Amino acid sequence: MGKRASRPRESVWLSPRPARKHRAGESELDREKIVATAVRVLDAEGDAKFSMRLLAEELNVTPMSVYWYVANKDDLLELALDAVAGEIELPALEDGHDWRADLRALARAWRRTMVAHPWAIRCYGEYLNIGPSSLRFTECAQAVMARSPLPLKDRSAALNVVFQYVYGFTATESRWLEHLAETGRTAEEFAAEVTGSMAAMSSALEQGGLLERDGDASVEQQRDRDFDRGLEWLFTGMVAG
Amino acid sequence: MGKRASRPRESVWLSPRPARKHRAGESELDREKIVATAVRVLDAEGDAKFSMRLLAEELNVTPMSVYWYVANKDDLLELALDAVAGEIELPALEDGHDWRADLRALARAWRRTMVAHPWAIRCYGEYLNIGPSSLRFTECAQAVMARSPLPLKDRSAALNVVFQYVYGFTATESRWLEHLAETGRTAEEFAAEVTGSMAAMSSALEQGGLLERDGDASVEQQRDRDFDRGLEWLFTGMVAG
DNA sequence: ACCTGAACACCGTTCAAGT
DNA sequence: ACCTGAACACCGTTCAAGT
Repeated sequence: MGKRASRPRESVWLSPRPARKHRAGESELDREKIVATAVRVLDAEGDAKFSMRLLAEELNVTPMSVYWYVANKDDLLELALDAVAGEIELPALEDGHDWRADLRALARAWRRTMVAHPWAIRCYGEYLNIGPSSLRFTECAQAVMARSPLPLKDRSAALNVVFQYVYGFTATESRWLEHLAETGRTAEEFAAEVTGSMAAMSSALEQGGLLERDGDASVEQQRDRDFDRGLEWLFTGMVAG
Repeated sequence: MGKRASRPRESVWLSPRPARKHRAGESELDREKIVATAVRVLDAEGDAKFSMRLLAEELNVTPMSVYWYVANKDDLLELALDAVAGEIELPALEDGHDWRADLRALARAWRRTMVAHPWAIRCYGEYLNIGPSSLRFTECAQAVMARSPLPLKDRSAALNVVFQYVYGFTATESRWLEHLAETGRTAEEFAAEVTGSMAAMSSALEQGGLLERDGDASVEQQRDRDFDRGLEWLFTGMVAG
């Protein structure tokens, strides 16, 4: 994530500064353009390489120009995170739909977007996620839960549990994918290497069958199935009590 | 997490370098002491403030001395992570115990250790976690799963789902706690502030009851209950199919 | 109002040199 | 074998100055 302030800070959303704007044509820069470019650079280079200086270069501007529109790097990342949260496709929520189907759709859409922007999952863990697009997502999730059989006071906790799972799953998955992209290995190669070295270090794990995989499906298909299965388990557990 | 290599690297555990050692008395430094001090500094200062230079200072040594024993900062953090993984209390696994009770104990112990070292949860997301202490933990988890009614080929996926949930829960919790510690606020104050500003930005969330909390219990008790509840849901879902 | 340049206080790490 | 010092190539950000 590069270097950032190590002292406590408030979320951009909690102590908002005015997003300075230009009259049209007066200037090249504004906050919107900066955030959009930040997302592009983060996607292309990853958050490890991302820096205010690199961003400024991409904007054809001095590093310090950016600071006129954004207080610091943390604020910028919070804004970038909310920008990608805006990309999450929300389900339609028509009457008659099963709430579980909608919640599953919501979880899948969230995962899809996060996997598409692997840096975003790290931001998600770091910041509060209460920007407008994140709230829009939460509102939708709440609307879904309103159709669940859960008592009102439990819905919030239930929703948290579901998305804690989704977050944990997706964070793990994203790192894995990033690592594959960096090293140019296939998922199968890397999985073989890791399980191989685990087996070498622990014969118990080798014998226990924990390192074996279902050979029929691709790693990707396997992962999709595992993701859905965890969701279903939570859903059935939730309604069971 | 400070600055680290932005190029692909191999885990310390996958391409291990010899941990250089001293004959007794010849020198002050060795890898073990470095890792132990790193954990102490990380605990005290947090991972944002942690640096090779600060660590060296704590060891009364030049920054570059450390590099004789450890290839780079990433390797050191991987070693530090495995060191705290060694602190996790594993359940006894006596015959007759319910596998769910043991798995719950394992999950709670994991959470306890991670909350005690908030920087560790970030490392956990970043690295492979296949050091000796992590493997010891995984072996124990596998032994627990061996007593579950799940078919052998599903145990690995089930275990992953459980710990993806535990990871997501604990990561969220740790950030929250860190933020409280940094700002000196109580959990109640901060919760009120966040939900207040969410309500201000979204009347839908305010009306939907998603922002309300159970007033009876402390935030801490509430969180423990929520953690356990998610676990139980997964367990019942798992056995149900 | 908006942008720049120089500077400050940091990083992780390389490399040649010391003992 | 072990440790140091100087240096390199970076950071985020401040601040005074320009237009």
